[in-house]
Amino acid sequence: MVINHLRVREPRLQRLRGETFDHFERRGKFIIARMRSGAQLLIHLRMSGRILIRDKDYRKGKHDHLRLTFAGTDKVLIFRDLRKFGRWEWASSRSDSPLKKLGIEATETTGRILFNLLQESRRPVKALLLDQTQIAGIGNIYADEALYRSRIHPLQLSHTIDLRKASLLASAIRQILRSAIDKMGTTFDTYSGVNGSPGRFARYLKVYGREGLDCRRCGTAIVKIRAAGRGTHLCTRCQPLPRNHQRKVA
DNA sequence: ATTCTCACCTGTTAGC
DNA sequence: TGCTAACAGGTGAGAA
Repeated sequence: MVINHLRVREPRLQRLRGETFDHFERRGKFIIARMRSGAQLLIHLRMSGRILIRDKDYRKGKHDHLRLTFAGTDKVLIFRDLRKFGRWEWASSRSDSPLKKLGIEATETTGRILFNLLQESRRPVKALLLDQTQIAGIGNIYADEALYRSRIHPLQLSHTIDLRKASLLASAIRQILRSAIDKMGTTFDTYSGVNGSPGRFARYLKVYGREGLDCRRCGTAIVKIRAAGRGTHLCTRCQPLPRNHQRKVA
C-alpha cells in the first residue's frame, strides 16, 4: 500500500510519503522494512516500542509518535512508545550501519559456533549473550531462560564453558526464541503484537520474574542477582558455578 | 582493548 | 495515605 499521509516529527522520515512497503525482514532485534523503491527502513522497538495496525478511528494514545495512513485502505499504522527509546531510521550501506555491527544470528547458532564465541571472551556468559555485536537477538528475559534450561550460572566465565555445555546452551537459545516468537513474545504490561494482543510466552517463563518462587525443577527459591548490569534470575542449585570458578561479586 | 556505569524516558511499585 | 527511590523488556557514549 502506498503511504499517503504521515504524522511524524522526525524530518528524515518525511521521505516515507509516497513509499510502498514491499516486505519485512528481521535481523537480531531489528525489523527491516524493505520498500519498493529499494530503500530500507530499520526499526528497533527497544524497551517499550510497539507497532500497531488499527482502523482509522482508533483510540489515540498519549505516546503515539508516528502514524501512517495508506491509499486504498482505512487501516493505519501507529508507532507507540512510552519510553521513547525506539528508533526508526533509513538504512545506509555505510560501515556504521547498525546492522553491520551485529554478531551471529541467535536463532541460527550451533553448539560449535557458540563454543568458539565463548572461548574468545573472559566475560560472564550472560554479558556475552546480551552483547549484540557477538550474538544478535537475545534479550534479558531469554538470556536468563536459556541459561536456566542449559543449567549454566549467568556469572560463569564464558571461556570456561565446555563444548557439551555450549551445545546445550545453543539449543536452549534456539528453542526459547522459536517458542517465544511462536507465542508472540512475552508481555508483562506494555508489550503487544500489531493487533494489540499481548504476547503469550510469559506463562512459560521458568526464572525471569519468579524471584522468591520455587524452581520448577528442584523447588529451591529462585534468586535475583545483578549480572552484566541487568536483573538476573536463576536457581543456584540447578545452575551452580563450577568449583574454583573465579567468582565475581555481583 | 575490553568491560562497566550511567543516561536516555515515563510509568509503576516497593519501601518508609 | 503520601512521598521518594528503585526498577523496567535495550543500547551506546564515555569512563575506568
